[in-house]
Amino acid sequence: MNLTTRIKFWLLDLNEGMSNGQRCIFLWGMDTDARRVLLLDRDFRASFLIPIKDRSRVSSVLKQLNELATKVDQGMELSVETKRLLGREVDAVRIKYSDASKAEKLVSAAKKVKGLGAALELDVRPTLLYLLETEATPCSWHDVDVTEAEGSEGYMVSSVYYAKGGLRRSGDLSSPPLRVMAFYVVRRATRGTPEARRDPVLVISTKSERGVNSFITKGEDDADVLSSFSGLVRKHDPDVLVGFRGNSILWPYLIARARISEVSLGLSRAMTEPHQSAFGHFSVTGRLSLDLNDVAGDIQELESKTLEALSSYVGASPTGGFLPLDEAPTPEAWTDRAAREEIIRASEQRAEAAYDTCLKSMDFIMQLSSLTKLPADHVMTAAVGFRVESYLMSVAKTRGELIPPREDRPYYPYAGGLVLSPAPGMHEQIAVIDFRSMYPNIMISFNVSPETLVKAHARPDKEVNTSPDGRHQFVKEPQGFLPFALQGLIAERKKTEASASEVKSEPELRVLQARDKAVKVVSNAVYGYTGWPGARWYCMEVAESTTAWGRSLISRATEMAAHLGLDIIYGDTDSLFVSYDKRKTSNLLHSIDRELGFQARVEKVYSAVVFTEAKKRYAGLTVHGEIDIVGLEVVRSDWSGVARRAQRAILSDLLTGKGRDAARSTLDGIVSSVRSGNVPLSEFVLWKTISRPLSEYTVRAPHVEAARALEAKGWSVRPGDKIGYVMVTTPDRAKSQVIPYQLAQNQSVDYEYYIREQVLPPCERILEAIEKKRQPVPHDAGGHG
DNA sequence: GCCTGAATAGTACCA
DNA sequence: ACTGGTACTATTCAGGCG
Repeated sequence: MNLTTRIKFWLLDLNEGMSNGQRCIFLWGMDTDARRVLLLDRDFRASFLIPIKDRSRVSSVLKQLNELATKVDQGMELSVETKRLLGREVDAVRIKYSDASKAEKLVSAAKKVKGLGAALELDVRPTLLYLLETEATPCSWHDVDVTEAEGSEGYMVSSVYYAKGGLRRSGDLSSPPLRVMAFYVVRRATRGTPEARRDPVLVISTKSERGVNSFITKGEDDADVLSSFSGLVRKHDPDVLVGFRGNSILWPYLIARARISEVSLGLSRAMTEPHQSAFGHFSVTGRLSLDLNDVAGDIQELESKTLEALSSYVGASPTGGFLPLDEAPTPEAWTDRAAREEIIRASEQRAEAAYDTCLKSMDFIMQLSSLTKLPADHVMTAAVGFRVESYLMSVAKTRGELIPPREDRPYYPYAGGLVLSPAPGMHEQIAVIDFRSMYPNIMISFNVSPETLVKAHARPDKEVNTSPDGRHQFVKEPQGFLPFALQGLIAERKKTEASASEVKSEPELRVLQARDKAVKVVSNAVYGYTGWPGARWYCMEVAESTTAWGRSLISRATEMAAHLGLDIIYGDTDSLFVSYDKRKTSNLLHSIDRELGFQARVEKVYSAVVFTEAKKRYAGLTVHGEIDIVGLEVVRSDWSGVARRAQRAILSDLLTGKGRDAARSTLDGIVSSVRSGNVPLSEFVLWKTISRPLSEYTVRAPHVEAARALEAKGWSVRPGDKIGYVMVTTPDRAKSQVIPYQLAQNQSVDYEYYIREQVLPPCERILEAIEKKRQPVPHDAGGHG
């Protein structure tokens, strides 16, 4: 007897697969008793849609299509649905097909039928379509009716069920207690970068709730280590398997080694090996495979995208700091017993740090996943544009909108935000005023969307908003798709903020904050998304008009500030730096609200702020005593440590009122310390990213030369790698020379180069700006003659 | 062939 | 692999000079 029961189900991972000869969607997750369960949804059939051009010919078109399509795929099914495509109501044929190989043939068949448009939604992956077309949502709770699925063995779950009648999402944002396992891998490097064909894995360290473990290779053969690791994963059965650079380096390496050693890495819940998915990342069926490198890549403030930096950023680094570790030690280092012990201990530290970091990152990952419907293991790998797009696709589905196809398009440049030239020098008591969520609010207020755009030469019979540059018009009604989606996000934020105010527990609050952050990330990226030629909802006019309204808002706010008698020091896109006068700034905010219909606020107040001639660069001392440094060399990772330290020191002197003489002497002190050799090598290293294969560079840039030198020594340099290099003196002293920092140990640093090209220029720019800004001279100068 | 200024390449930043 | 605006250095190039 097969009884239907209702369960609560939290979705962790999903894939397409075959069960008992039937294609179905595999939904891996948990129930409320924290039992790991697998749901099989046999009711979903992949399909695509074709719009019918002439609504009066629906039945004849359908008849013709039916005839042709049946010949191609006996199992196909046709139906007609009314949808919207970029604002227009259309009838579309839905074609459910029996298997993927038939889809293309059905498209060709449909092409022979007159009156049909181009096929849509074939370019969306079936598992994502499943999520978009049903309420099933990753990292979310659902109610679902199930029956036991008998004869479904071989999966590492407590129960396998058939889902009946689909999943119904419940609003609960919480997550079940997930088991996490972190792993860290040390590989040998005979020379430079490890090569899977030659260099075995030396150590795999793991950390789970059951503690720390290391598997250690003896000799050349890492087969035992690989299979023990695999076995431990199955034994501990984690929901989350987390590493650092797993997608780009570790999984390919482990898989290659497993192949060489002829062992199985069948560590998934279906006993299969990790496999590379369409997004280029590695999936482990039934588990959530995470790469903290993607998490690091998402954090702007992180200058060095390493596990060590990330874990210290989130507050998960070991007490006492990390033991140093060469990720790929040489055979000699590995042979030394003491060195080996330290490598193992350092590797375990990193597994533990990855574990803690993962726990601290999970809330955000899960909220972003449930918001965008991208499975949690895809969502961090996916670029911003794809997160926005996935969210928009899910909104489109709930609104009955067809998903526009991805297209190849030409690129049209357009104007962006307005940046005002700063007043150089030091200013006191400056307020930074900014518009709240400027671009999203512009798009909502002026109904800016691809389908509300009035096409060129069309004569609208409705009221329109005309962009301030006069180039485009948007109808005021009905509400466009993007404004609708953005308003949904803003409503979501309001809801989250409201619940946060009445929340009792710390974990609950963390979840809400993570939700808020996820919503913010997506809503802030919608404007940029519309200007991306790869976007399904690309619309240059939308992007161009949004920035035009932005420029208009900021210039009008500038005029209003001037009218109120405020000094305008600087402004960039959605911010204005004005002299801080409590009453006048408050007036300004009210005028902006009343006259422009937008909200602005005083974001912060600087008791002192320094500008050079340059835009986008300044340093300020907040009224709370913190120093902000924006854009200047101090915050640029491609400047040497000494240069940055020197600039920071003089800025600190100036902002805290020590005066320029003190700043000059600080600078002199640093210059002499360089000459006297009292500065460590690490402060001379210049770091730059290699952005493309070395052969594609057209000029002999220093970091490229350094990268080439590394490559000659056996390192493999790939796009995205940061190269550190040092300028050293050559024997003939005529010119300085570039040396990769790994090879610079016993070289003589070219101190004069660093003083001349690194330390002095950024500091001089600041000092000059301060000194040039003459105080009003009492008598003649500055007068009108 | 050497010097110089302008143009270009390349990177990382701000919003 | 979301956008445009910006600063900055080093290299490369074009042209003057002699």
